[in-house]
Parts: sequence; structure tokens; C-alpha cells
Amino acid sequence: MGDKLTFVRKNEGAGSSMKNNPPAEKGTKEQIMDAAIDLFSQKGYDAVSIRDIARAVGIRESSIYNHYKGKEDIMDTITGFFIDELSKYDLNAIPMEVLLEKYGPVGFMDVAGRAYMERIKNPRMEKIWRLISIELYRNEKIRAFFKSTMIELPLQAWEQTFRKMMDLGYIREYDARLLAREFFNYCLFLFFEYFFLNYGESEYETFVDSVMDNLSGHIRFMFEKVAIREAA
Amino acid sequence: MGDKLTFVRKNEGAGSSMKNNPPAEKGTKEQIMDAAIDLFSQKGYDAVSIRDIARAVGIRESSIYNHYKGKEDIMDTITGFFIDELSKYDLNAIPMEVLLEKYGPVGFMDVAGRAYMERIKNPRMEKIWRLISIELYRNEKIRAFFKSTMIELPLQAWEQTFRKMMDLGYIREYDARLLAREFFNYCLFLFFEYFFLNYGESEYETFVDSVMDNLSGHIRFMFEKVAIREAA
DNA sequence: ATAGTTAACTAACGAACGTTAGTTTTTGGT
DNA sequence: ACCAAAAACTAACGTTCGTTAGTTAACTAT
Repeated sequence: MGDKLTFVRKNEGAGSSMKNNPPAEKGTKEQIMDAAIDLFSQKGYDAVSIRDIARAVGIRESSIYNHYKGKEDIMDTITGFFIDELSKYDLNAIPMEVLLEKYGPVGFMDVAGRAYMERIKNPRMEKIWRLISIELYRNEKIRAFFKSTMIELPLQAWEQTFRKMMDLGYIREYDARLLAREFFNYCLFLFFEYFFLNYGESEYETFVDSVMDNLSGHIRFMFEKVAIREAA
Repeated sequence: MGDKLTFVRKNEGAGSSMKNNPPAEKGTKEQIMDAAIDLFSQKGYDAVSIRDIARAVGIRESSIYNHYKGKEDIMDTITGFFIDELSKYDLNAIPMEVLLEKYGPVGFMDVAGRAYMERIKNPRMEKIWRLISIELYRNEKIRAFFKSTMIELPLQAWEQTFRKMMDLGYIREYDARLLAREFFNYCLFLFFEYFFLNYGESEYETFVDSVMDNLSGHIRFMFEKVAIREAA
């Protein structure tokens, strides 16, 4: 058994030019996840095979099972990471009275909307957003998360925000829930437009950049109607 | 070769209870298409096999190739049917001056919006809408059609409509394109919500019923701001 | 009755899929 | 230097997939 096959190890095959990244080479498990995020977000879960992912990483498909229980486990890890990442942020970090005083209602919406979106300004997270959008119809877990955390919860938050704006006398008395929907449904469509309809075709780099102009116009339109007083 | 296998023909197997629909039994080709619409709209194109479709119709998978060139051909036929069906309608059947005179701008929006949606109030078309929504990210042909015919074209039509409302003095002078987006982006989100997020879970029977209440609130909100005079 | 067409059938192909078993190499602590 | 653990490898399994070839039954027009 002297002249068996010679093995060629990872990243040592022809064409590999990976060298000296000495401080912290990414572990294989994370490489697998990143490759999966890339591929899933481009083609969708079903259309990507374990072999595709392995090829992207530069290993054999069986090696993946040293790190993940299977294909579904990779997907679960990605969505788990995504949910954890989003849970980090504290929505009410700064009391809105201060911001309202400083920026007025329109300015506040701009700032708050931008801050909300800045949280996802991150190439990896944008890919997962795209993946999430694609898999919404197929994956019950994702859909439930999206509907509660990405729709219902923000709607309630915005409803309270508008409620407060009324209490503080910034805007006219109005149906707060309706205002929340007016504002947020528009945002949600921009989300679908960017991640589902136009993904990869936008001239802008990120969701935030692509959307903010459009959103500012929307905010202004909404508030011209209900505003009472602006900031100093 | 006397005791060869006995063939059991379509719909004659155990459990079949199809009988006397004498006038016009649906042809196999259409049955295949309907079954495909059902299955594709539930699980998506990739997740449905030719065998699944054949089983739903009650024939062997190979028989499908007597009617369609292959799986992709079934999908193309469905989307072709869908596009043809939508092309039938003439958007400007009734001159809007008449309707505006009769209903005023808010009433006009209600009527026009409802009429626009009534066109798709049809179980078969609703399933295809769902299918289209699912396949948007995957199918370039569908996406191009959707973006041009279902987004850009209506946006232009609404822009002209608002332009005309201004010319006729029904609403204040404003950015017509922005008004079109304000109105139609909301509609589009309702579309995604119904066909993509909540499909099959709605308490309402159809898209129109499910959406119209919500939409009326939106129209009223928009117009309280820009309206000048209402109908008599 | 017969011939031609349509549309069902059986059977199988090659490819790709997710996954597993068993083996070999690499790596890191002692 | 050695050994155990980690992680790569080869090879294969059993399915399912879309599709095709060839066969047989059922209509339809003559």
C-alpha cells in the first residue's frame, strides 16, 4: 500500500493562492456557513446542494458532516445566528422625548428609520435578509419569526411612538395604528423590493442607501398632513 | 403472451368515483395544468416533481410528456396563460372624468382599486398569483414581467391619474409620481402580505375581500391631505 | 371493419441528491 | 516522540429526479 492515492489538502489544490493570513484564519465551520449564506441567498435553499457548499469551501461533501448534522442544520444555524444578531439591539436606547425635542417629528422619523436600518447594514446580514425573504413561503419557522418580530412588533412600537407624538402635541389626534401601518407598510414594501425583487441589481451598495431617499419623501408626505409644530 | 399485465386506465383505479360529467369533461392537458398550479402554488416549483403532478391527475409520469415537453414547459404554459389572462383587460374602459364627477377622488380610488383587484378574483388566478410570488426570485421571465407590468406600468397609470386629478382641480398641486408611489407601494405590500406571507391563513376568501378594508383606510388617509373638493 | 392518431401504459436510464461508513492525515498537548 | 482527537479524505448506499423508448389500448374517420 505504498503508492496509494496522494491526498491534496484543503486550499492546496491548483489555483489556490491563500497565504499568510496569520492572525485568525476563519475556521472551517464558519467558512461552511459563509459559503452556505452566499449560495442560499443567490439560489435558494432547495437549489443548493451539500456538494455545492463543499466545493465553495474547497472540501469534500462528507467533511461537512464533521461540523453540521446535515443540510437543515446549516440552515438552522444561519437563521439562529440571524435571530440572535437581531436580538442584540435595544430599540429604546435613547428616550424619544429627547430626540423629538431635538429633531421634531419628521427629523425623528428620519433618524429613527435610519437607525433601525443601520442595524442591518452588514454584507453578511444583507445576504441572510435575502435568504430569509426567499425562504419565507417555505419555512414556517422563518415565517413565524418574520411576522412577529419583523412586522407585528415594529408595528406596535411605531403605534406607541405615534401615540406619544400625539400626547406630546407634535401631531394631530389620529388613529395611531393606522399611522403605524401607513409608515411601516411602505417600509416593508421597500424591503421586499430590495431583497426580493431587485436583489443584486441595485445601483446602491446597501439597503439603507438604496432606500433612504425614497423613505424620506414618504415621511415628509405623511407628516405634512398631521404635523402641528416642527422643531426649532 | 396471454396473461400479460392488465392495464388500469385513468380514473378507473380503486377509489375513483368520477362519473357522469357528460357535457365537457376537462381534458387531460388542462387537468395536468390545474394539478401543477395547485401543487406549485403550495410548495413551489422545485419541490414538486413530475411524479407528484401525475399522481394528482391519476396518470403515470410518462403520460405527461404526451401533452407537455417537460416540467419547464408546464410552468411556461401556466405563466403564459397568466399573462394572456391579464392582458385581456382594458384599463381605461371608462373615462375617469365621468367616475370622478360621480364619486369624487376618494370614491374614485375606492372604485378603481376594487375594480383593479376584482380582475384577479378567481381561484385559479389566485393560485397562480401565489405561484408567481414564490417564483419571483428564481424566474427571470416572471420577475421581468412582474416588475414592468405589475409595478412600473400601474405606477405610471396612477401617476397620470393623479396628474389629471390635479388638472381637474380635485386635489392640490403635488408631486404626482410621489402620490402614485404612496398609493401603490401600499397596495403592493398588501399583495405580498396576502400571497406570500399569509397565503391560506387568511380568514377572508379572496384577496379583494381581505384587502379592501385596509386599503380604504389608506385611501382616506392619503386624500384627507390633498383633497380640495369632494363629490356632491 | 380497418387504419391512423392519440394517449395511456411499463420499464428503464443516467444524473444528482443527502447521508453514512470507514480510512487517512493533520494537529495539539504531553 | 507519541498519542488521542479533530477533520479531512474515498467510496458507496438508497432515493428521487426529469426524461425517454417502446408498447398497448382507446377513440375517430373512412
